[in-house]
Amino acid sequence: MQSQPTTQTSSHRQAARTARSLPKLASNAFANQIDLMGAPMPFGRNVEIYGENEPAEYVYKVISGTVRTYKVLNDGRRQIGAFYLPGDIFGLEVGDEHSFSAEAIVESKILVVKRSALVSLAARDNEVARQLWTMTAGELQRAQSHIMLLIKTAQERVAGFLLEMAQRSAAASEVDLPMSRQDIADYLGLTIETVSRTLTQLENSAAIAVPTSRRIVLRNRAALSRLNA
Amino acid sequence: MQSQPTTQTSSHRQAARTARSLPKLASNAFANQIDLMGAPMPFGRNVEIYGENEPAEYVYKVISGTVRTYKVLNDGRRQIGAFYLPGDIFGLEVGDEHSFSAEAIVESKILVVKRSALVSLAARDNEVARQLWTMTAGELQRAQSHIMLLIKTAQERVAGFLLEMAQRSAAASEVDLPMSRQDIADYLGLTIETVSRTLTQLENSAAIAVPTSRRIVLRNRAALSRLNA
DNA sequence: GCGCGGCGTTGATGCAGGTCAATCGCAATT
DNA sequence: AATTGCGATTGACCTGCATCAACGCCGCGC
Repeated sequence: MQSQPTTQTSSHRQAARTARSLPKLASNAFANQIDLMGAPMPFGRNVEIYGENEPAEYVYKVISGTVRTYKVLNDGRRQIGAFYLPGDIFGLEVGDEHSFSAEAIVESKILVVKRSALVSLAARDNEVARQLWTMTAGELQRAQSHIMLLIKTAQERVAGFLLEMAQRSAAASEVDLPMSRQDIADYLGLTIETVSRTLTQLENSAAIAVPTSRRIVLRNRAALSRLNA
Repeated sequence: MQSQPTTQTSSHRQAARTARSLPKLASNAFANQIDLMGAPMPFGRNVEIYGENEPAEYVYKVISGTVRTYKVLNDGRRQIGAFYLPGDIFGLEVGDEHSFSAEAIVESKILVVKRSALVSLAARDNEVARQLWTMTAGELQRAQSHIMLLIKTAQERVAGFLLEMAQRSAAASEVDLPMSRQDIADYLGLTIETVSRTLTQLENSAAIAVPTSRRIVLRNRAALSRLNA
């Protein structure tokens, strides 16, 4: 059903020393504040950043590269929960454990921030508390859209995926996919064959062009949106 | 694909006068605090509580009855986001609008609380702020489990649904379903026929018994859990 | 250059679940 | 008791996607 790339576990997890001095008053630029509190770390292709059910000691922000979060069922089926692109924050939990695993899809630089630092900052600073809440709510919205994707047809799922990626990727009508067909399939609840076939269908109907397998040109956004129901 | 019960819109929405005096110091019994801030209101079967994209002025707590939240796609397909049973809180948004619609499934009593009251309380009280965050995180977890359900086979989905309901309903090994087959189907991303057939399969394999259509006896929880992958 | 391995595409076939339709059960009404 | 009406079940058939398998493309190491 899906591959299961040979994930090397990286044993960072004790690195990421915490902040130097942090500004006394909260700026509302939360994301920028995070930047000051963390240490950037490199992760290689297919290297695990954290595992499901591990203690959620850190929060992460993608500097460069791409990250996938996922769960694997007993029988090996893998579901990708989300893709995180540069600027995105992931791994924030309210409970003590990560509910998904996370891996770098390509060579990536990830900012690593101690969760306890954020949480204690939130206790002193309402604005930060609200930002944490807002972030979790954002994840909730993404999960809910994901649910809506999963009840659709293959065409609709793929179209929806492409539009989502286009919207996130610097708004060009050309998308550079950092992930494999297998990753896309496991995100959309399809097989690689169906993803591939659907892309060629969309290409034949002139909705997209696929100059190289990792590059998709949105040629008729209206048609895609129509599919996106 | 799904019914679309004749939803009567109720025009409450301006009712729900806010709190009498509230305790100065936060108790950690957040849910109890909410109880003091809201007004209980009755909603009839299939009556809308709020609509998608409406301003999220209130937060709701089920006193009795059951509520469903849902979205409808262009072509009429309905996806149920969640069922809320007595004690559950729903309709809490961080943004200004509800992202789903909500309806009472059966005659229900719902506590209605002004969101602004909660939010302003949270600004003064870290504990309340944390509880709001925790609630949203809980919703996120439910959405994520829902995603995992939607990639499974029909048997697995139905088994998972029954186990979920059993766990939430006073832990008996007998579940009283307040919702129709259509509601279950729209929650699981299946058709009523498939739900019905799957239940009879499970009955034939002695995993469950179905004395009446709304009552399910979990006869072999291990078998169900095995299906739940 | 050549061979190899990973990724992607394409084709042939199978099957789980959707669709269409008939029937049943049961509660409410007369 | 007969009638109506709605939800649920069951059956027959159809189809969209999965499965199984072959092949193509391309970058990399030798």
